[in-house]
Amino acid sequence: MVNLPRSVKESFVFSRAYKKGKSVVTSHAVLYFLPRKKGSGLTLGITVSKKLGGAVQRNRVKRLVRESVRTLLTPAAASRDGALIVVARSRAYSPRLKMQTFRRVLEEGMRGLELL
RNA sequence: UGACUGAGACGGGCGAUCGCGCCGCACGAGCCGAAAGUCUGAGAGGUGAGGAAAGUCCGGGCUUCACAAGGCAGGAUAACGGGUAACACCCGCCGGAGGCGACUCCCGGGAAAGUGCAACAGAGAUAUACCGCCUGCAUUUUGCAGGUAAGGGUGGAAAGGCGAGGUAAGAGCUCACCGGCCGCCAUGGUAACAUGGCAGUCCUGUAAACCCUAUCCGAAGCAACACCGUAUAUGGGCAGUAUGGGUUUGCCCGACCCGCCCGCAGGUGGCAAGAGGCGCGUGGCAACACACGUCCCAGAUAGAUGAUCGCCACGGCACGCAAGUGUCGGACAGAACCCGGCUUACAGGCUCAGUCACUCU
Repeated sequence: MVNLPRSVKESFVFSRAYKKGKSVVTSHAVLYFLPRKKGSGLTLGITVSKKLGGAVQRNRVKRLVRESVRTLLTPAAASRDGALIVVARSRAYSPRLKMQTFRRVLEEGMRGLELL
């Protein structure tokens, strides 16, 4: 287990990842990985659209994504250089949403991106 | 005990492990330096969403721009007195409406300045005669002319109500009483107003239709604004060639775009000590004000406040005579410059004051 990666702030990183990054589609989210130059480290970007609901619902999804990624990341994966973008799909939120189901889904996606 | 009414506070609690933002502390390393300092790392500690943080509907503070006074246009408000930084808010009170009552109300200037409107129905909507009533003439079972708003019918509303006089029949036509309105006077009240008296007037509604009256209002917002930095980011390089392909409304014109790699810039202040919270006292019916004491209580910016457990409360359901056991569940909702209100959403229980009904003593 490692510390949480820094967050992606630049919009061009997001758009480049959508266009050129490797992607994996899962039931709750779409994951993209964009390799970047050496020494930049791993960064995490999360996108949750307003379709999911109000600020409370969107915040919850973002926190679950962050916590899942934090617990899933290995030191080897965390030391890679690139941006991991997680886009929550509109069905991702439900009132009964549990941490474990989300973690399982993201694990599947990260294996698909060969991050694990 | 039941059914209500009003006000207020709350919005699970404690603990463990891992993680995140911010704050100052001590430590190590780097840089510049005489020093103060600055940057980064790991460490222990402190602290970290709401009653509505929401809607952004009013009112302020603060900031920048504009600005002689004043007028017009436009907008807002609307009994009276008070509170406040200010308000469309709050408190008190007045009149009206509703409720047996505690209380409640998205009830509150002017219709006697003027204009407009009043659908449908109805004869007629601010003036009119359908039926009826009365008079006259013609005629004989009705017709014509005139008078009439008492009766019928229509409507939300039909000339204020009722009685008497009066009359051909009637009519505020006249009069008494009652109601409304306007004026004056007296008493009470700071006032709105209430009560009473005198005189007048005989009086449709609508101002959320225009309008009139009084009072208030410069504009835009923290993405404001100030400072530092960056510098044609519509950037650089490579490849490629086009009378091509794509987007833009089906077509034409026009406009814009094209593959790969590198790169892309923002930061600090504003900004958390405030019309501040809590306690107590004084004044006031109250809103609130003042005095004293005490506390410091989020500050992010792709935006922290999270995850997993344990125990205890709470609520529902099942089992049980009971103690209890098992199981399921936790609303509305996330700060973004800061305050005062309003409005809307909300599981669940709690406290205080009061009303009505019934029962018991």
